[in-house]
Amino acid sequence: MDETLSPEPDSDVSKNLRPENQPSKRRKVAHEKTVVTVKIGANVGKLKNEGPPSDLWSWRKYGQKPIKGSPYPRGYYRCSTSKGCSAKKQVERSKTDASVLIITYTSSHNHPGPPDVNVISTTQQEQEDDQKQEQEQEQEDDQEQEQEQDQKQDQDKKQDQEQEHGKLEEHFHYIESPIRSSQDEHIFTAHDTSFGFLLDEEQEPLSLSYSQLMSFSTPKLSEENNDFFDELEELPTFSSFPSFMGRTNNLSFGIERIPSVPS
DNA sequence: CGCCTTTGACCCGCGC
DNA sequence: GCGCGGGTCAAAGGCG
Repeated sequence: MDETLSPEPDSDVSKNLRPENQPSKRRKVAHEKTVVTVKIGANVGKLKNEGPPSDLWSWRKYGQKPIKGSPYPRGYYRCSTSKGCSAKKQVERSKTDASVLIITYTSSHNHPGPPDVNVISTTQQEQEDDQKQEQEQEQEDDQEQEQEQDQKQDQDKKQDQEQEHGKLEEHFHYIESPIRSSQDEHIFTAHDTSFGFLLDEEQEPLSLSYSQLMSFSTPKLSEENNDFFDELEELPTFSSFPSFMGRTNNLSFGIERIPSVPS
């Protein structure tokens, strides 16, 4: 699996469109795919705008298409933080649960880390090292995660989960809405099997700090989020969301990272 | 001025 | 071979 970015035969590629550069990296992308399920404020009633957990990276929307079987369209975003970055993500709403956002990350960033990630800056080194010998320190990661949590008032709960998923937490953080008291609302369904696998493939230390990202949403993101929902679905109610986007204080959604290998 | 969003068209892979 | 669905590009417009 390596970086099979251009597995295409190239014949059809050079036929017409696609002037020169890698034309077809579109279909059959055999990269690692990370699916993040974001549960949006179920507790806040039915607010529909919680921000899609965009990392601190800047994402540029390059397309949107209606998906068969889903009343909501799917948005295609590309990382604009770095020019050569091939990181992409798809954001769509769950057809069954309008409160669930499904974000699929494809490829990884070619650049260091998001600009705002002050947290990462410190841990980044460790993380980098980590990926080399990951599987070794899971507890450390755990701790870091907690720190990142702006609203770690729920630590108790989180810890519990962490312990359960321990290893998984290594690279994937499941954030559960602290406010949400519905045990049934748990969103994360981790599959360690895939994780282990994915972990090995995953070379982006940043992915590690997903929770941080969530906590540190950039101003831009907020807009994106807002807009995103607005257009993604024309849900009636859309009053005004607190200010979770601006601050991230009210993060009230859970995210589930499900790395899936194309295999 | 630069960046991002929006929208339509185009292309590709897959299934029938 | 055709059609469907999905993914990407490019141009135009808008906003900060």
